[in-house]
Amino acid sequence: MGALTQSLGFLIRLAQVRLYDLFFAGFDGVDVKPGEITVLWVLDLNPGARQGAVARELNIKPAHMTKLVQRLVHDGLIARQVPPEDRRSVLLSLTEQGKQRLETLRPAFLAIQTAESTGLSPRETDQLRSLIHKLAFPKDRP
Amino acid sequence: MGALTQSLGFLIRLAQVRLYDLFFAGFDGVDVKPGEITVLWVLDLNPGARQGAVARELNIKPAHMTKLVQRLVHDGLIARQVPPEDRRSVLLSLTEQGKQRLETLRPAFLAIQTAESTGLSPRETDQLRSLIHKLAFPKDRP
DNA sequence: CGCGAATAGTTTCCAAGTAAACAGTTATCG
DNA sequence: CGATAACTGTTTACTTGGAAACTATTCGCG
Repeated sequence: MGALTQSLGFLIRLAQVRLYDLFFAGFDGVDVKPGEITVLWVLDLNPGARQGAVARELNIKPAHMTKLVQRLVHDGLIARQVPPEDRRSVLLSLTEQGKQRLETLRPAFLAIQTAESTGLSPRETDQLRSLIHKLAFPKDRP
Repeated sequence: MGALTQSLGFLIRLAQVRLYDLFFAGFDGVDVKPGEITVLWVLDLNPGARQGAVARELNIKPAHMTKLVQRLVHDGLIARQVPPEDRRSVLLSLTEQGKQRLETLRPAFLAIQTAESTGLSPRETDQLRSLIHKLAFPKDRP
């Protein structure tokens, strides 16, 4: 296919499709989406984080983040809180149910990480992570 | 962010967003989409290819391919032809206008390929391509 | 103070992409 | 031959994700 198979953009897209399939295969039957679990994951590590900060961290656009949060709140997994010191912002945290949910999902999520590197040696996996990182943040300041 | 930043799926997503931005920056002003130019590219190399074959090659799902083809036909860039020997299938080829369009876009498209590897040495770029390929096709038969 | 600029999140509207059901055509096999 | 299965692409209805315009709040600076 000529220059196409050399195109990082094209290759990344192919890889992304595969990893996406892996994700859903790993959560067979369970109704989770990548965006949801990553938000739960981040909130577990950073309780009370601001909605915008979480969105930036995960590269989720504000408009989409609003919807994601609405769904998670509706499902009872996270709670919103508007702090008095800045009433524009929204702080997010896991509910008890959200924590339980995350613990239920964690093993499968970690298993997926492992499955992702099938066919790659541990050394190659590290290399790949490092190179993708360079690709995503070319001028990252240390 | 814990295991998240180690997740290939997450990293790939970040990289994909950056390359997507690069793509549109490279075609500043021009109204092209990645799917469109890749189809034109493939049809230039394989005139008269079957619609389904092109879709498989580019990892585009049939339903989406139908829309893509409809738009490209509507724009006068490609032509559909139903061969008598298998009237279920559709053969695609570039129109003159499509060829011209591709030639107009080609320089910018190639420039984007170059820009993608900013921050990576040629050696690293090759390595990355190879590793992503392994990631996307873990059990690729030779 | 108070008014314009910046910030945080939301709403509205739209594009990309998919799954599932569908229609038409060809292959298969008794 | 004729019924059934398999294949090719399309349609419909939906989900994901985003850009742009909007609301509410806070900041900055005279």
